[in-house]
Amino acid sequence: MGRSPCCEKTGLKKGPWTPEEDQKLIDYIQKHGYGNWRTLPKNAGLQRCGKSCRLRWTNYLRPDVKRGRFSYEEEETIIIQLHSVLGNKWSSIAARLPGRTDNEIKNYWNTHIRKRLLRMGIDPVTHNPRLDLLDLSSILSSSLYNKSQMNMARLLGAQSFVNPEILRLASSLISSQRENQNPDFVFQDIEESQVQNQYNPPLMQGQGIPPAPFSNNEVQLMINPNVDQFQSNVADFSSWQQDLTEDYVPLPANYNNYYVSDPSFSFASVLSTHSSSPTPLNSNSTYFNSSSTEDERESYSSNIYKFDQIPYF
DNA sequence: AATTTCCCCAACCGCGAAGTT
DNA sequence: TAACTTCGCGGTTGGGGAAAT
Repeated sequence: MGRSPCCEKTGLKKGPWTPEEDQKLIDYIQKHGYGNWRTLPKNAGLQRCGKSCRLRWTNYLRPDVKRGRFSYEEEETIIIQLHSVLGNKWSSIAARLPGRTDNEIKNYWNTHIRKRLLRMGIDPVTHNPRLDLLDLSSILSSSLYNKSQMNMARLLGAQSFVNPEILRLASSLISSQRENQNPDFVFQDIEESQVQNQYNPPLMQGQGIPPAPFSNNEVQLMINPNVDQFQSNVADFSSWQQDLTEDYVPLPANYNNYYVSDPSFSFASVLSTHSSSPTPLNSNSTYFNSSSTEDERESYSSNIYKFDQIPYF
């Protein structure tokens, strides 16, 4: 296919738009619409290429463009529901966020959300946890290293720490212990629950790890015959999880519910290299935690953005 | 107060898809 | 159906303001 330049390169203005240019464009479109972007600038008396005019209109001048900070619900929708499913399909995401443009969402993602996810050790592309993305220096310099019961050397040296399956079982045990202690902790302490769950990878169809069919004792025996030592490791591990993110702005609570499609906790992907697979489009990776209540969903997920209505491409 | 560095975001660029001739 | 045109998307850039030195 031949490709023509979008406009004559000579004599056309580039760069920021002036208020006069904006007004010309608005006036013209209000009178005539924007049927043909190529001829529009000439007809409107603008020394701009059609592409520039279209961009200016769609991203800035359009009357339904909502400006200003992204709301909590909008951010939540972008992070949890749309980007994890659609990936960098900014226009598709924008189509589901009334008043927001693809450019605006893209910018917001790249300047705010993406950085935050990276700091939290979450791959912004796959939404999977990645140990190699964690800011280890900040972790090590944080107070946890000095104050906590965590013994990094012991953890790193522990056999269980390099075996994803064992890790999953250990994590499962942590989860079950917590739940037994306080079944409603999700509602009582959102941040804690976020820390608890935020490293959960999305559960993909066909790659989900079945819940551990082992008792706590069996798990402990598999990991370490020294039960006390194991429990200590688990406690350290748990506190580490919590401390990791205490300096960061928490993600919306839904983020965790969203990922915790399986209550058996998995750290496997934290320690493994990141998945190079593209952003999952599998609907199974997107459903809400079945254990979350309707109230919870109502609280943190706007009904405006019904997730199950998103078409897949 | 001056300079440098960092960060944000509006705008540009290149490409592919879709439409038209 | 090939050639051409137009549109729209996603990645990237760079100007300018804010923060740091």
